[in-house]
Amino acid sequence: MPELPEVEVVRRYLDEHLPGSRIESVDVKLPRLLKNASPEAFKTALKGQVFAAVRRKGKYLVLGLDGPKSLLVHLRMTGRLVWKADPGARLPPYTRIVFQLSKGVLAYGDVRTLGELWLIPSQGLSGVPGFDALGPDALDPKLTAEGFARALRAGRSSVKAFLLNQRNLAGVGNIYADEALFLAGIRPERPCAAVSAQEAESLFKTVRQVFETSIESGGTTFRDFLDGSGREGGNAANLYVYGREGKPCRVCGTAIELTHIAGRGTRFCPKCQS
DNA sequence: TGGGCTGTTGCAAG
DNA sequence: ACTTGCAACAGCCC
Repeated sequence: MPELPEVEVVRRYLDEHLPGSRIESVDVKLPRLLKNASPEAFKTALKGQVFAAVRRKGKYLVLGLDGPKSLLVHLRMTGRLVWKADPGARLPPYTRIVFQLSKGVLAYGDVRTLGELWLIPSQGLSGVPGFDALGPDALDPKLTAEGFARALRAGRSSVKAFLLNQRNLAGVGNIYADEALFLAGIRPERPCAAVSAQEAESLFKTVRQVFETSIESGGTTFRDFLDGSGREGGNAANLYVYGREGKPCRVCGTAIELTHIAGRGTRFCPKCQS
């Protein structure tokens, strides 16, 4: 579920509420979610620490702490981070880790338990391979459409697989890859080398467009996504192709098709995309 | 009922 | 070196 827009929606909410709050206690109900610490080491490192800024790169969240260690979180498919002002608030279903804070309570919930948490140094490289190897964040202001187009056209995979590879561009997942390709008029199975410079630049813009629209709408809740306050996002209503197979294209009326590319269910309009 | 699907990604295998 | 396929997990929907 959570791709860049959903993670950003959560980040913004947590960044409003966590900084300045001290961790009073940590309850780890499912230790295997901790990827580089035992529950004991995890608690020892975090207890008494004070939250600083909440940052994001791609689909990763960094919950900054004032001390030497910070908390890195990846929500994978069904992870959720929810903060409640009332420490006695009812926690979301499938809560796996609970942080009691000097102000409120932070809960990590996860149905499928594929999410991951790490302790990382507050400064310098994290030592987490997937995080350190990320390409530039898709919303990084230093990125240009020209630079993206150059990299894309040098790729050897399908254009969809290129978008999903976090080493190329961090933050795009299955929903927004299909949405951006639809708006750019490009079939997802097209080889990168067969994408023109103009099309590639257009794709860069549509990636940002679908991201910005979704963030403004609170993210896409297709199944499980909840924002940092536990509410659903409103962006599902804006989708053109994801989850719409068999339904008429919102632009031309042709039935949206479903296929498999790069191992992922892939939706596209056979008339609008070529 | 149960098999196949699901928003991610690291690894193995080609 | 690069790409694809599957496993990790649990719930939902035909």
